[in-house]
This record gives sequence, structure tokens and C-alpha cells, in this order.
Amino acid sequence: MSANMDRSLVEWLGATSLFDGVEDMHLWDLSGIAMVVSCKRRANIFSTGDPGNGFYLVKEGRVKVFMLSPDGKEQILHVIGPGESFGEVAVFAGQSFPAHAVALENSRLVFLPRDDFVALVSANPALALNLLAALSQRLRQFTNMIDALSLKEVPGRLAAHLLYLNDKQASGDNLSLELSKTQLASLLGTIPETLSRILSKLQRAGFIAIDGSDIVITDRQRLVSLAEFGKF
Amino acid sequence: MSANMDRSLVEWLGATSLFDGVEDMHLWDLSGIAMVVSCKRRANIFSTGDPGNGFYLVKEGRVKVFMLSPDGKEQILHVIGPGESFGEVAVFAGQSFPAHAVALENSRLVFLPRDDFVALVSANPALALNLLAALSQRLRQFTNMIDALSLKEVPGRLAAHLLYLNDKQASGDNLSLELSKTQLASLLGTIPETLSRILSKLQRAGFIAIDGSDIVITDRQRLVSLAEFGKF
DNA sequence: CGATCAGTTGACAATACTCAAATACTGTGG
DNA sequence: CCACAGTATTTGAGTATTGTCAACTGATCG
Repeated sequence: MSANMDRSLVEWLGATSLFDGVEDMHLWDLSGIAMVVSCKRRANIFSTGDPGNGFYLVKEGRVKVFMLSPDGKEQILHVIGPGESFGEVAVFAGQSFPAHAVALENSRLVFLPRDDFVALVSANPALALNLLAALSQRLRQFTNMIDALSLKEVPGRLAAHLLYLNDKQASGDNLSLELSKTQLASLLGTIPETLSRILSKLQRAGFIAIDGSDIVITDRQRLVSLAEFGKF
Repeated sequence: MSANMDRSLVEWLGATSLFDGVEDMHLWDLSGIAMVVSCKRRANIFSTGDPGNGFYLVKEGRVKVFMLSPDGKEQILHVIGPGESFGEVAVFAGQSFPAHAVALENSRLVFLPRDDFVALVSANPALALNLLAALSQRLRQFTNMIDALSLKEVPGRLAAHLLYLNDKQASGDNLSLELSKTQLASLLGTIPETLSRILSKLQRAGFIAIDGSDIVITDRQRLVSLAEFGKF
């Protein structure tokens, strides 16, 4: 982990949604305080309660942010991919991280130390507005997650997620789960057994066709109505 | 609803957590764009999808922010009391409100219009940092809510909530639910029948004593362990 | 090739929801 | 101040969804 000043990093920072539109001058400032970190698949990045001395951007790879219950069950809060950030909450709210973060793949992260970063934000309102937008966006996602968890049964949550992936991937009626089914279960707030059963059920009922991690939507209309109403 | 410039409003704004520590000069700016709105109990403040032309602070009264499922079940996201704010997400993230807001009591709100407010924030990094802290705080609460909804059963969520209220109210072993039991059920992601049964069960098991909306914690230790482990 | 891990399936248990009905409470108009 | 209407709360009985436990298959990786 070492401070960094090269041009490619500056360009990369400017391409992230967090720093989109930030002036070059400030991007250079950012790159001046950034440290690039490598971490291996399954490596722990931080744990609940760890002091939040800074936050991260994902340069390459993927990271999962999750909560653990005392008996070891996990609930994934989100999966962070290239260009996205995580851990900002600890920087602005309090001291400690409210969740755990682990690399899903061998990854390269950009770490931004708290104090230096706050100093930059204080001096640059545009940066602050970008951050406000990013946090608001995340809040919106969490709102939807709470909605789904409390108002919909697992089939409804799964249907909504499949449609989300399909939309994001924009490849006709096909989509890829992007996660192991075990991890997907955790993201949907359920367990692998239940997910497995519901996937088969959706296939038998003609909503989808399953081939490993690849899914084809065979009855979009009914899948949409399942996602919306949460019931068959 | 009319723009406002009086000293009492400035002082009040400076006492909210959102604008705590903001310089007087900027508080005057804020009060210059603020509109005070009255609304009656049960009045709708905004609905999902409404354009987010600004956000609100609660001056007097209380407001609930909630999601509705297609078949009318509600999940309360939070209850906003005096000095707290809601609706900021729409201001910074997108255009529209992601949830519904309704007054729980006759209330007086302070409305801050989006464009004027964003202009003020752009010119004042300290304001931006306060907002970042507030949004981060809310994100942290939502994190806990997602955790509770997905990892704990209703008794665990209820126990955690009772301890939260007890801590907040700081009156020995006593606490008040602050909401009707129906509303509390919605906040905990369940239904009134289930809540009622679990409250009686906790009373029979000696955890608490119930008198309408007033609760006495009679076995804190077991209540804490229920809140932590989510199981009896 | 053995070991570990992901995924699937079955039998079962448990938690929480639905529906229904009885009771208590609140606020309003007479 | 009382009666009434509309809510809120509680309780019961039945059902449904999902979680638990266990066994088995198949893939992946040293």
C-alpha cells in the first residue's frame, strides 16, 4: 500500500461515478492521498466495528459487504464492482464500519484515508455534491431492499432480482446470476435450499429456463407480475 | 406556505442535528429559502414517485415514512420527530421520492426547496459535511434494519426495539412505545396480530410488564440476549 | 484420487400470516 | 354526557412459507 501520483489513476478516478465531473485539479489531489491495495479472494477488508479510517473504491475485482448474525448467518448488503465505492458511511457518520467486507475475487482497491479525504471535501463543494448523490443513491437501494425483505416473499424477491440482472445486462431474455447460488441466497435474505427449490419451481412453472448460472426468461409477463405483487 | 426570515426560525435551524454547527450567516440563508408548512394528522406529505422538489424538517409533530406493497401492506421505514429531516434523498439522488410520507400528528414542517438548497450547499462545504454525516447516519440505521429484518425473528426485532426505546428515553426500566401497536407492527415488519401475541408471550415469560403503551423491563438480561441472538 | 465445497432434494418443524370474531378504545355529533 | 361509528387490540384456528437437518450428487482443486 503506497501513495500514488500517476496519471492513469487520475483518469480512472475521474471515470468513477463518485468522482464523475470533478475537475482535474481535484482528481490530482485525490490521487495524491489514494493508496492502491491488492487483496486476494476471500481476504477480509474490514469487519463490523473496525475503525473507519477511510473508504474504498474497487479498481478490479468484486467485494461483498455483509452483516453476520451471532450464529454465523450472513446477509449480503451489496456486491461492489469496478468503479463503485464502499465504506464511506464510516467516514462521515461515525468511527466504525457497520458491516463486514470481503473480496469475492482477487481485487485491487483504492483506499482513501479519512482525514485527508474530509479535508479535500471541505475545500471542494462539487466533490461533496457528488458524494451526497452517491449516498442518496445507496439509501434508495436500501429502501428498496427493506421494501423487498419485508413486503415480498422469496419468489417475489428472486423475480425482482432476475429482472434487475436482465435489465442491467441487456442481453435479450438471457441473464447471468453473477454470484454463486449460495451468495445469491444470502443477498436475497434466504438460504441456498430455499433458493434452489424456488428456482426449480419457477422453471417447472415455465417462467425461466436454468442452465447453471445462466437463466433465460421464458415468460417475462408472469415474472414481472410475480416481482410486483410478490405472489404467484 | 411562505418564505420566512425571522430570528426564531434561524435559531431553531441551528439547533437541528442537520445544521448543528453551521455559521449564523448560512443559517440566515437557509431561513431565507425555508417555507413553514402546517399539516394535519393523516395528511399526505408526499407519495412514492412524486417529484422531489425539496425536503423537510419536522418542527412540531411526527411524520412516518413508509413503503406500500401493491396489496396495501405498509412497511414503516422511520418515524421522524422534531429536529429531524426527511426526503433529502430525492434532492440529491434523483428526482422522485422513493417512499410515502404521512403526518402521524398535526405537525409543522419546514420545507427547503431543492434548487435553492443545492445552491447553498454548493457554496458552503460545512453544510455539505453535515449532510453527509446525516445521510451516513441514516444509511447506518437502514443497515441495522436490513440486518434485523433478514437475520432476526420478530421476538428479536421487538426486543431490540424495546431496548432502543428504553435507552433513548432514559427512564429507568420504563419505556413508552411512542406508536400505536399497529404502527409499531409495521415498523418491525410484521402485523398487529403477531406483535400482540409476542408481547403477551414476553410478558408471560417474565421479560416485561405491559400496561397499554407503557412497558416495564422486568428481566433486562434475558431481553438483551433475545435481542442479540434473536432466539429464546 | 481423495477432500472439500456448492448445489439439490426430501422429510420435518417452526414461525408467522390469514381469516374470523370478540372486545376495548376514541372521537364526534346529538 | 351519552350513544354510535369507526379503529385498535386481542385471541383462536388453520395454513403457508420458509428454515433446519440430513443425505446425496457433482464439481473443483490440490
